[in-house]
Amino acid sequence: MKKAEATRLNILHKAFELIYEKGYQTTSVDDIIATTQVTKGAFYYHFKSKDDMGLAIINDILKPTFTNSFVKPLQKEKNPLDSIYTLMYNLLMNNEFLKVEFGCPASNFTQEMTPWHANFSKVLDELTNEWIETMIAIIEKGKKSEFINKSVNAKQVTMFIMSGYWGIRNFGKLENNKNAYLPYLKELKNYLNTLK
Amino acid sequence: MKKAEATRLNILHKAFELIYEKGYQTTSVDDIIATTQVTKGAFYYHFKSKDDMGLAIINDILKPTFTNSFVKPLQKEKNPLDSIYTLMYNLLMNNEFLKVEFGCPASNFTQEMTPWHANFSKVLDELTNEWIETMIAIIEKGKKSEFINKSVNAKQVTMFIMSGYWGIRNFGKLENNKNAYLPYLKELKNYLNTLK
DNA sequence: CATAGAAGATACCATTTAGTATTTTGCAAA
DNA sequence: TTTGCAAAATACTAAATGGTATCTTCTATG
Repeated sequence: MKKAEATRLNILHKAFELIYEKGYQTTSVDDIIATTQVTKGAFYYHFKSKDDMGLAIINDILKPTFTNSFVKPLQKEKNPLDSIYTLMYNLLMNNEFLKVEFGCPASNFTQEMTPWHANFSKVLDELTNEWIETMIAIIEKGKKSEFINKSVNAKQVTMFIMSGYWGIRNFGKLENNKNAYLPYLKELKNYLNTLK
Repeated sequence: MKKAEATRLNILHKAFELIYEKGYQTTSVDDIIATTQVTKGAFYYHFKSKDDMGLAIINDILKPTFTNSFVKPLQKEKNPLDSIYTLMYNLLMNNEFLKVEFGCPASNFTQEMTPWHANFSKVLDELTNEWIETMIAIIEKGKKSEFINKSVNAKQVTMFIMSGYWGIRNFGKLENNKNAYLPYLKELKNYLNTLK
């Protein structure tokens, strides 16, 4: 029971890497079993289909990672504006898991699978909503503790900020470098200051 | 020479629609010739390969449309802040060419083709840069004509705004409705007001 | 009208794809 | 040690893919 779980996770991790780099559709099951050194029999023993594995990647790999890297850091600092800026800075500049040339895995999946794969849309929506709700919550909290102006609309600000993150990832991917990240981050800081 | 050009454009337009909806990789040449009612011989008479056609779509269809819908409107009004907001509002809420559930074609192409198809990246980068440069220019102009605060950094603001647009498209796609567009647009207006 | 070349039609190919059927191995409990 | 099942290996299939070779039809110009 232990070894089997290991091969399953091995498949998921390696497949995630491949899909993050090349995309879901262009990563074939044959690609995956070639790089994992796992046979097709083993693959289809662990997963009913390619899509079944794709969903497992999101649920078992992406979701926990996302929670750790995107959601939890939001709750670390007292001033939510600091939390938000630090999060974005770290995600874009420091996170060694996320590569500039491959964009954001959650965003890539959304772009590629939505709107045609309803199951994928669903779990991706859950993923995203966790992030949204957390950011809304810390902004509301920040309004109460006077870090943020009472007139600020938390939902609006959240959507505005998160859109920016997803969008700037696209620029990084397109230009294959982090040059675009810097002006974005500077202006994000300016914008956050207007919320005080 | 006239009829041939018509079939060529017919292929490009229909293929663009299919790819905009389903993605490039999942749209097969067989799909395209089926919906265009054009035979494979005709298809490969006009295009060396599928990728050759893909590039033609960007250069001959997407680029002109993009210039008309994204770039030119930026130069219409005297106050660049008005131009920007009106552009975004129209792109998201009124443009009948862009469908919320399918996202932004330029963004979709970027996500799917970059970084593995260098030729695609190149033309998409040109496309994007035209938009960036134009927005920077009108902001600089706006600073001179006192519509915009002199302390504003045009490049920063441009990257910040455009990221937001690309990102919010992703939200619309994910949720398959325009609900997320409204808070985004409201906050965009707030943000633009801070640049005065 | 004649005809050359542009434009399009048809049938096919080699490869790749996701998925399956069948067999073999490993290992834990009786 | 035997047995039973979990896990993995092997060999295959049908369908779809991008692309090509060859043939036919249309059309502009002399």
